[in-house]
Amino acid sequence: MREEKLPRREREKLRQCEEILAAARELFSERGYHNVSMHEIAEKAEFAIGTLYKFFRNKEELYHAVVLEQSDKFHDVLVQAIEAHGDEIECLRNYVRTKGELFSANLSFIRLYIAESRGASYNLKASLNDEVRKRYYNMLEQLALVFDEGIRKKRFREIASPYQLAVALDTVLNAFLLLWIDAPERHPFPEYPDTILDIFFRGLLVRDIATV
Amino acid sequence: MREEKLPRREREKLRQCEEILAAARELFSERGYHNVSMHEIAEKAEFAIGTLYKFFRNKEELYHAVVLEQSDKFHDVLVQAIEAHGDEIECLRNYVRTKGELFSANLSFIRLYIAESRGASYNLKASLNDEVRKRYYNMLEQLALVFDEGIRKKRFREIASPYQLAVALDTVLNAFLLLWIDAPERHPFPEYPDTILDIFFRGLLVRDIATV
Amino acid sequence: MREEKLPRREREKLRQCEEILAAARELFSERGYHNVSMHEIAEKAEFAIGTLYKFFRNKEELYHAVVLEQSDKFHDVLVQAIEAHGDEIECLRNYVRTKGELFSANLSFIRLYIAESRGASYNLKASLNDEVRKRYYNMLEQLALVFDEGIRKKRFREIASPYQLAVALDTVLNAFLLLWIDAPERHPFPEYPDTILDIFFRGLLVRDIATV
Amino acid sequence: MREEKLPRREREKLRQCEEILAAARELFSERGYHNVSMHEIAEKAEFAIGTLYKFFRNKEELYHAVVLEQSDKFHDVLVQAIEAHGDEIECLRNYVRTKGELFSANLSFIRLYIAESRGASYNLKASLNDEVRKRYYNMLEQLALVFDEGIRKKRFREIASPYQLAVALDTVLNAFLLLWIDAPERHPFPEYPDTILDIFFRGLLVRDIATV
DNA sequence: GATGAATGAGGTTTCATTCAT
DNA sequence: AATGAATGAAACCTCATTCAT
Repeated sequence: MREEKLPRREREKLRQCEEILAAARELFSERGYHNVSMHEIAEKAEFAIGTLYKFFRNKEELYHAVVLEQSDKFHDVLVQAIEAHGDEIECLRNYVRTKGELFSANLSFIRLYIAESRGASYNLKASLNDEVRKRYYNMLEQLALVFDEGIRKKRFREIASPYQLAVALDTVLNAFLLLWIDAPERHPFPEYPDTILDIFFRGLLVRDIATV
Repeated sequence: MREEKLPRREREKLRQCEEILAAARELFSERGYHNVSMHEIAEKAEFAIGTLYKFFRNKEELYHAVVLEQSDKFHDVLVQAIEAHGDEIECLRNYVRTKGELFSANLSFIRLYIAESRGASYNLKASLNDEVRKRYYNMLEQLALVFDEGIRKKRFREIASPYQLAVALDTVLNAFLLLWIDAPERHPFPEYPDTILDIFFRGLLVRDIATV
Repeated sequence: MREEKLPRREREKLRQCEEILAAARELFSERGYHNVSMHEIAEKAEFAIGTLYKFFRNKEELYHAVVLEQSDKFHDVLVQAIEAHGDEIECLRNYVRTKGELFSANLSFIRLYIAESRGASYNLKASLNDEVRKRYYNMLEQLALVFDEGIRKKRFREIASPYQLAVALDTVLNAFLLLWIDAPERHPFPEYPDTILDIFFRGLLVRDIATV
Repeated sequence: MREEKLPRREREKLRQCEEILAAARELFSERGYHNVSMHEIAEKAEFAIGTLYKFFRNKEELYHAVVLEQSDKFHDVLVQAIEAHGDEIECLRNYVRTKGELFSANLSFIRLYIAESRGASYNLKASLNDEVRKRYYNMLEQLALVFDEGIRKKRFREIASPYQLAVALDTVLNAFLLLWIDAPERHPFPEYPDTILDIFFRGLLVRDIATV
């Protein structure tokens, strides 16, 4: 819709940029920043190396763009999922389900995503790294608002600060999703969302879990 | 004691190897695998580059040895902490406390540790990576045994499988420790262990938390 | 006048060519052949890169055209200055004054000019380089004619061959002008022309300098 | 003598460094800074590229070292020639002769030398360039001292400031030497020194040239 | 046994030039 | 005719690894 209004050249450029990002995303996801060369990315994207440098000043910026683009996408979807419902439990349930879907739809990227968003990477200089993690922290704060609201409404016990609860939920979810990626047969996915919620809700809820 | 029984030459070699590992550990911890050169490690360890290659076939093996050595140390301590007491809650409490101490005593290394043990790294080839993660999985299984025992004794509700509970506990602990490292003033450490236990125990315990 | 007789298209082309040359001249003068890219020239000239290649087969030819155009201009003016008067001393005086004016009106270009005309450059292949230097040599020969005439008229002593005298005069002039460019406050320009003439005439003139 | 006292390793290093400099000097002299690649220099010096970078941080530093080494050599010899004699005319005669010998013994380098010392080059960043030119200016000042002394002793007329006279003498000498390099048959060398001195002395000397 | 100088493959990046639009 | 996106050769430089001493 919106894209059709752009001049043809602009659309073409956008498409190319996305193809480069896609090729880079796949390779970086598979092998990490340092084990992928610009030459390989160019080859996979079916462009000349020089073309990559028309779009991205250098390798680090390309990597940054890959991670940021995907982080933005993730966080937009997740924040929307968190905000979607008025009911706090429903929000959390929604968050867990959405993140599960997101991950299963972006399988190859999530190792990179977790590494970069949690800071367990040495690939970007501090300033770019911060930019990536800001998204993540922002999302966590949205999640914390849900816990906050639930606590104020006395639906959740104040086991910990809302932010701590958000970190805890998200991190357990990540761990379970990683388990699943590494050994899908031993750690099947579909049952996890509820498992995670159970772990939290049993302790969180003021009323008995049965009422949920 | 044991070392004194070794011939002098052997002891000397062991000491050298440890110095190299120490230098490599510091540098890898600070800057990651790819941003450290063998030259720098040799310089820091005050050995010739060639000497490094006497002990380690190549850079990857040195890195592997660094990570494995530290993983072994961590897991030995943690497994001991888990096994130390008969009481399940005490075991978990002990585990949390011990891991906290371990991390605060090895601050610089833990980013690397988490990245490698959780698989969010692209530095080692699969076979070596597996070796590192085996330690971690083994430790998780020890932790799972505690949950298993607790469930069988009906002290814990069977919210999830013992292994899942172990992963959840460990991962939340890691997350909180990372928060603390990144912003110690905003996320002070000492209160966390109990926060984490609360999150779990409130939901886990069959009897009320007050009785713990 | 002459240009108006050309068809509009031709005049347009000529104007474009001159704009490209002007942009190239400025950039080459500032930074030298190898530190300027065709892209920059195109940008400064406000033309597409492709347009540059319509007028000049490649970068070297553009550079050559820049240097040749300016050399031609310089040498036309200088040769005219040399020829202008019948009196030999007046010719030389005129030459010195004109070259001084020429340089101060083309400040940025003269480093390039001196480098190329004296052969202290590695930017052009031999054949093109020769073309540039031919202008310079030709001008020197015009200058030599003045000395020759002066010697034949017994106004100048035959200290050296006319050509040598021409080279000497020109080269000292260049050196003084360069001094002036590098440090105008320490080596002010206006007094130089006469200084240079003094150096030469005191030795050259058969009669005493006082009579000049 | 002094070198034999150095440890063998040091001597070896020095020799290698000199071989690299020699190869670089030849190539840079022939083709200039930008038309020579590190690969070519390595090949000519019969070292691996990496070895070049053990001695010189980057290409610019290697070039700088080439130019500076040679400039130092030139200026040491020239300054010594200038200082050698008490008699001013003998000093100048000596300077001209020595520079002639220097140039004919370093034929290939002198285009580079003139370009760099006179500032008609765009190859070095300002700070390095200054270092090279400082040598040249220092030498000119030594030469100026001779003119100064001669003027004070009333042997030379005060045609111009001592520094200007130094610049003039040196620059004419350079020009004649360049003529000779480009066309040795048309501009044979040996007669030049005296020609140049004649040009100067006829004007400079208070007494008649015949007495010199 | 220890050393570290030497190696050179392979990385990132630039930029003169082409050619489809 | 003018454009400028695309190209890719070739430049500089790093660093894991070897091997003569």
